Amino acid sequence: MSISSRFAVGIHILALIELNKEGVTSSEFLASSVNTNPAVIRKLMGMLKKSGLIEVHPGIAGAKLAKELSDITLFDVYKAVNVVQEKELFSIHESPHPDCLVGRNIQNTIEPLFAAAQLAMEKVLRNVTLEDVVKDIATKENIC
Amino acid sequence: MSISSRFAVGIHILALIELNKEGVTSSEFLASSVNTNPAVIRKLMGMLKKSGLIEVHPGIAGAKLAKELSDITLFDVYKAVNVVQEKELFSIHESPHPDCLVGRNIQNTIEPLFAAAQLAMEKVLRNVTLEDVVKDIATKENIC
DNA sequence: ATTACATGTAACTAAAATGATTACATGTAA
DNA sequence: TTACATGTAATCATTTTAGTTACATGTAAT
Repeated sequence: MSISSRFAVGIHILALIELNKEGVTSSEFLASSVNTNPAVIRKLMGMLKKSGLIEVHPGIAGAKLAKELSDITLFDVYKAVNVVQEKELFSIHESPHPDCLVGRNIQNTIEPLFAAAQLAMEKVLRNVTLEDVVKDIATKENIC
Repeated sequence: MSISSRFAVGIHILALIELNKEGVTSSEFLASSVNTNPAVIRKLMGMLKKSGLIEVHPGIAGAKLAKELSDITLFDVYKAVNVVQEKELFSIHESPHPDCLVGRNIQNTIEPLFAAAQLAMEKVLRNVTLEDVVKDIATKENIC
C-alpha cells in the first residue's frame, strides 16, 4: 500500500504559499489548486502549523511560511503530516508462536532490518529542501 | 500507513522452511508458527512460488526453497508478496489544477524525488539475504 | 455592534486494503 | 476410495483515506 497523499499535498501547499507570497494564500485558494476540499487543506494547514512550518491565524486569511525555504526539508513535511511513524513503515505480524525457533526470534531479527530500510528512505527526504522543489518548478516554467 | 505484514510473514515462511528443512513444512505448520490461518499462508505460498522462491505441489505436503538461501534477498520477497508497486510507495494527489503554476508542475517535480527515496529503501532490502536472517536467528539461539 | 469572511474542528460518508475465516475444488499417494 | 494436502474464491470486520457538510471561533471593516 501507499503512503498517504497528505505528504504530496503538504509539499504542494508549501510550494504554493512561497510562489504566491505576494498574494493571500487562503485554504480555498489552495484547495482549488490541489483540487480538493478546503476543509482537507485546513486540516493539513493545522498540521504544518503545529510543526512550525507555516503561520496561520484564525479569522485572518492566508498562510505564510514560518521558515526559510531552504530550511524546510521534505522530511520536515513528511513528519508534519504524519504519514509514517518511526519504525513503522513496515508492519510486522504480532504474536508469532513462542515455541517455534523462528516464531520467537523473527520480530527481533527483522525489526532492525526494516528500520534500516526506512531510515535510508528518510535520509533521501532529509536531503531535499522546498527550495529545490520550488526551483524545479520555476525551471519547468522557464522562469529563471 | 504501513506496508503490509505479508512481507514480514513471507520472510518468516522462508526462514522456517529452511530451518525445518529436515521435516515437512506444511501450510498448517507454518500457520501455527506465524499465528494465522492456513489459507493466509497458502495464499502467500502461492506468491512465493510464482516468484520462483519456493517449490510447492498440489496434493503434496510441504514446501521447499527453490534457491540457495544466499540467493534470496529481502527485496525478492518484497516483490514476491506484492506489497509496494514500482514508483508507488508514495501516492501523489491526482488532478491538481492545470491553471496554477504549482498545480501543473507538482507531479512531475515530486515524482523523481519520491522515486529516489523509494529506491534508497529498496536498495537496503537488496543487500540483505535470507542467509543473513537465518544466521541472525541462529545466533540469537546460540546455535552457532 | 453587526456583518462578512476566514480558520478550526468535529461528525459522517464511501471507497479501498488488510487479514481472518469458511468452504470447497483439485491433486497425490497409500 | 480414503485421507490429507494445496489452490482458490467468497465473505466479513477493521482500519485508513479523502471528501463533504456543518458549525463554532476569531478578525476586521463598516
